[in-house]
Amino acid sequence: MNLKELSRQLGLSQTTVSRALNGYPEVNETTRDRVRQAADQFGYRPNARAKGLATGQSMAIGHVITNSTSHEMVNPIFGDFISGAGEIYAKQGYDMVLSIVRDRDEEQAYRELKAKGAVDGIILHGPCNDEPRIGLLKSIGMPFLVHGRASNETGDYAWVDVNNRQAFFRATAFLLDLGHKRIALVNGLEAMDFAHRRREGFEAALADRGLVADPALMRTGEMTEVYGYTSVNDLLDQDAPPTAFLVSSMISALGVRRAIEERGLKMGRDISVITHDDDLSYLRNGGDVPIFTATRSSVRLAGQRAAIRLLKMIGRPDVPFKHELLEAELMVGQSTGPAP
Amino acid sequence: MNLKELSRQLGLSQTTVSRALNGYPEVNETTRDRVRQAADQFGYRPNARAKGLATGQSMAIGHVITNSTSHEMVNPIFGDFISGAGEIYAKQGYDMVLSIVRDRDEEQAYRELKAKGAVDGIILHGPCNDEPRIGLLKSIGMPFLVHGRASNETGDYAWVDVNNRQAFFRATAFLLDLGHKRIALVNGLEAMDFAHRRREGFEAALADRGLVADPALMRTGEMTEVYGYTSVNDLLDQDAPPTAFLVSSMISALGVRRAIEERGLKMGRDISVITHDDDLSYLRNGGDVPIFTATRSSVRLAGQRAAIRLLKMIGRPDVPFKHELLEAELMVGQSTGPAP
DNA sequence: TTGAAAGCGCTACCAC
DNA sequence: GTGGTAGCGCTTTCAA
Repeated sequence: MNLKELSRQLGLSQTTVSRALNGYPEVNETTRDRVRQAADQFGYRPNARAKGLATGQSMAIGHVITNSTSHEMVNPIFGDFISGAGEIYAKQGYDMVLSIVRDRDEEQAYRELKAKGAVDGIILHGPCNDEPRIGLLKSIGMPFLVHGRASNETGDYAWVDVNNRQAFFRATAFLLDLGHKRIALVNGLEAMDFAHRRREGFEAALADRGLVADPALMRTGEMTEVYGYTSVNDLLDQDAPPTAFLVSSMISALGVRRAIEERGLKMGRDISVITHDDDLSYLRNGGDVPIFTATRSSVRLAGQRAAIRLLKMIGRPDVPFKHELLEAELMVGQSTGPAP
Repeated sequence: MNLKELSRQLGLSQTTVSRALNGYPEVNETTRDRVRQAADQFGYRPNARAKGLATGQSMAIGHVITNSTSHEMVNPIFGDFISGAGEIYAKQGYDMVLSIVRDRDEEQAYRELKAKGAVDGIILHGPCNDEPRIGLLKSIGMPFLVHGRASNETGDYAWVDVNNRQAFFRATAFLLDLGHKRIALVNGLEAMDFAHRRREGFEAALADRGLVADPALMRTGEMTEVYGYTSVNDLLDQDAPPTAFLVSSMISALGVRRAIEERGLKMGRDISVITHDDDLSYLRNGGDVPIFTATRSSVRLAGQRAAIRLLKMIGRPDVPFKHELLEAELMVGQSTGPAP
């Protein structure tokens, strides 16, 4: 069923039917009701491509996530973020188009998305400290919002992030309070902004007590299960092994715990482990407030906020936003000059 | 830059330029080269909406994933599957549109995708034993492929799955070989087909040795971290607690391990744990062949296969497919009658 | 308050 | 081998 047919059924012009359905004020309310009812009955939906062609909008938002050649797995955190964003898009009648591209094809992917007119805006995932994509998106005139921040970017851009620095500061402080002296950091790739911030939080907490981070206790790498496993084994084989671990991702944490178990060490007695995106920290704290971590739930919330902001940027009406728990962990900002 | 401009620059008609770019044979090769070069130079990309409107194709595949109201997190396995599929789409010039819908809105979502003409085909995720969506998609004439299977579906449909039953059969058999008598199954929701199959594999391995599964040792639920945590605590508080756990998801496994750790039990001595989608099983087995599990890597492979098959179904040319490890874990099929 | 018609950017048919 | 043009389904002037 298309507009032509529908309007013929109704004995009206396409113009009137279109106007009725799109809420234009000049349509007689009686007519509008008739049209709406018929549209409902026939299950009429405007063809997205035709509508897009006529309006110049695609009613879609792109999410581009990179997939390095060395490590093809997708960080589960993207799933949570995207789930939050998707909910908002659905409510607003937007589609989400997901591009999964090799890092070397990334610039090309953005240009194509723009030239093809496939999306009205983009969410940029996984920013590095130096983030060339920000300049690129600006130069091609594609509205965008960054999931995370780019520390070395001096220009102006919108972002939504979880508070990585504070989370790692608090987690480290907690371990220090427990009496740990040798704390290991099993971090993500520190060229990535989030990992960089986590490290800063870690170091700041140590500095607060007059301590200096020991490079021998810090690992950085793609956050796979295998990486967690081998990191722990390396770290524990050292002369002065750590007594606690701060782990950047629940996937690595699987490997971390496995390695610890295999050595017959007992958590909480021989060794402490805190994982960044770990929903159990709620459970142990009465179920409402996060202790140290930016959990999966707060990432989902970040996705919602990001979607709302981007839709606003491209001129969509306000979406009512329900404030939930965890908001405190979330940061929303507009950066001019180096990211805060 | 659009076709009109480009053709004017070249002093050719839109027709010729279009034909040159789309590989039609009747174009002079010299002309074609000129056109290609100019298109390259100006960064010309045909507008996707206009092209779609003219051809009736959207050059996009939809992935619909449901998001139950109780449990908003996205299973990381979707990310891996989607990453594999996305790679294929990109190569073939297809976009992926991702719909995240509440279960009760699902039928509506499919109808809309069809009516709007947003996608040329759909990947159906997370099928239940009784899967009404299969009938729905057939009735609205939307090409689709199922990621998984629907045991109670008697009609004909294409699917790609990992071998859940065999994986759980082998894992159970292994635990029995180790001498375990009381093995717990921490499974997903058994209305879901994958969980149903996993349970069947579990029970079949027991039956093979003349044993019967003890209902008191089986748990079923949404695979969250908290679920794993509470399940283990419940199970271990019983009079005759299990000595081994078979866990359906690495997310639940995080909770499972945490609970075990907290009780001061030692893995491998007091208790054994096998997790379904656990990439470390490679590491321990020389890095090439999966022991028991359908790992994240094989799920990624499944995504590739699914994309290829669906594209074929909607009449796209063959994609060269590189056979990799793990293929043995993968099942590809066309079901007529109850799923095998 | 309604309708006719142009036009969004492309493909594909038909003529040359 | 190349070009003119109708038409995909919608929105949006402009006219009535």
